[in-house]
Amino acid sequence: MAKLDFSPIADTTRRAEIVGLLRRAILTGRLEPGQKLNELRISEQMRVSRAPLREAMRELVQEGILTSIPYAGTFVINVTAKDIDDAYSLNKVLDEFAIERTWPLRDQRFFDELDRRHAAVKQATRDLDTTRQIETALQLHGLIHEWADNSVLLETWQRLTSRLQMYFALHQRARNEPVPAVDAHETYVRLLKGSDMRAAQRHAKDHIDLDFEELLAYARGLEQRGSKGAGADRAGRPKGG
Amino acid sequence: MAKLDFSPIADTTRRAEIVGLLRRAILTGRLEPGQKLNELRISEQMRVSRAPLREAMRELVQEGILTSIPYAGTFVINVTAKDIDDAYSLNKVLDEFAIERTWPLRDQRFFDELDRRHAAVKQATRDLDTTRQIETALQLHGLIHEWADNSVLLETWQRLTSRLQMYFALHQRARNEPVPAVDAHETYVRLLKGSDMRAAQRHAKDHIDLDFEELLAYARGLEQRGSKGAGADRAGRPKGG
DNA sequence: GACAAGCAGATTGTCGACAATCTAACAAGA
DNA sequence: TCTTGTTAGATTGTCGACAATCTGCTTGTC
Repeated sequence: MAKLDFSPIADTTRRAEIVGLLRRAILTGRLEPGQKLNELRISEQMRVSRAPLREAMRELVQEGILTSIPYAGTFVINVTAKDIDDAYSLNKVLDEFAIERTWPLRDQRFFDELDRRHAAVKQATRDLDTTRQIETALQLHGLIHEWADNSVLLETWQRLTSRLQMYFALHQRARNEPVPAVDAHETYVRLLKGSDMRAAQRHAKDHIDLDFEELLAYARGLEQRGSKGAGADRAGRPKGG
Repeated sequence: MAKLDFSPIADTTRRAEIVGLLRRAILTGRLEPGQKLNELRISEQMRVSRAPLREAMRELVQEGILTSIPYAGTFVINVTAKDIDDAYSLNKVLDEFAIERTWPLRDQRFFDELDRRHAAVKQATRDLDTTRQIETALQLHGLIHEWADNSVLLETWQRLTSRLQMYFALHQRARNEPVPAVDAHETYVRLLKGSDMRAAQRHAKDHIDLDFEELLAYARGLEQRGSKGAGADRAGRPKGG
């Protein structure tokens, strides 16, 4: 008998579908921070009833990219510079841990997957597709968390990633210019293939710091603009993360 | 005018109420791992409709203590020894980070709160209230995460805590004997008040290891029993975390 | 003009009923 | 006996309607 590995079939509930649509809209910046999600309007647009939509929104609230106030509404979380700082400082700790755990588990499949994801980033960069570039870069960095064989770590990192992706998307959207084509991940990949674990850990920290400072400056700019006039609160009442 | 600090009024939605009830039932072990949650039965018992119940369950799924399979049901997560190991190893990393961040922020209010929570643990120990003992001990250890001034860290730790509390409750429930009255947290508190940060970090690791080994052994026992006969899968199909 | 009371309008929270799907038992055929 | 098709019951997923709550405006009063 031929060996066949079937992957699980897709979740075919409307709820799961809605979660995907909403998450994508938020993470790509199509839904802006602070924006209110009108249940009736969205449910009509998606041609579903409010029940599965509300359940989907509840999931995203727990996922940390929406926030809900009873009888007032559900909003996309607001991004403060402190949030970004918090997320990044924790991310460093997680990266260090992930590298340590992944290190002894590296094998040929790991290296192949590393190359595959690295190639995806380079492709997106060539295509000048900034959204995809963010996605693929995060997937590249996510490999160590997937490989570390620690489900809680992976879950934690994925939650963090959601926000980071949102922040980056906003940043890119604001600058609205093609990112430099120079490959910033080259060293990262090389070190992960090498034999000096400490060096890899150090680089993960330093490299991420680079993008981080830019992002932080952008967020601070947003807050200043927001505080001296009508800010990003598009409708209803806003709320911090 | 007298200074009055009002705390936010309670969430008065049925959904929030249900979340609390279910979470408590799971974390205290009244709902066992693998057990299926029948929506109709629970909604009738709580005298609510299925809509808010389902939304509440969706939240707990994202919180990580329930797991859902479309058209099959929602189940309390199963506890494997690996899950516990994963959670604990990550917890150590987070503790280390939390202590580092909390250290320069310690003040009189911190020390007071530390003493208050420590007293609560000792009270629960005297009362032989094991459930409360677990709760208060986790709250004591949670202080450094609350004080670290990092919202993402706090949120992550709270998610971890949910599971740890569940594991501990199961453990205690299984042993069903009063825990030793000796105060294991004395040193921890003392070190957090001292001036040697590294020592505090080291102790947090070592101390937790103690309880951990016991818990791990218990979980391994559960798995062995489970694999050679009818395990904890009470109804429907079980599923790993 | 300032301020409280009251009244729409809109939006969220909840309900009861129906549709889609799964599970298990049973019958039919090789 | 094993496999396959069918059916009934139970459970989950979804829908449309109603109740509760909030927001902003209007009205009336001082």
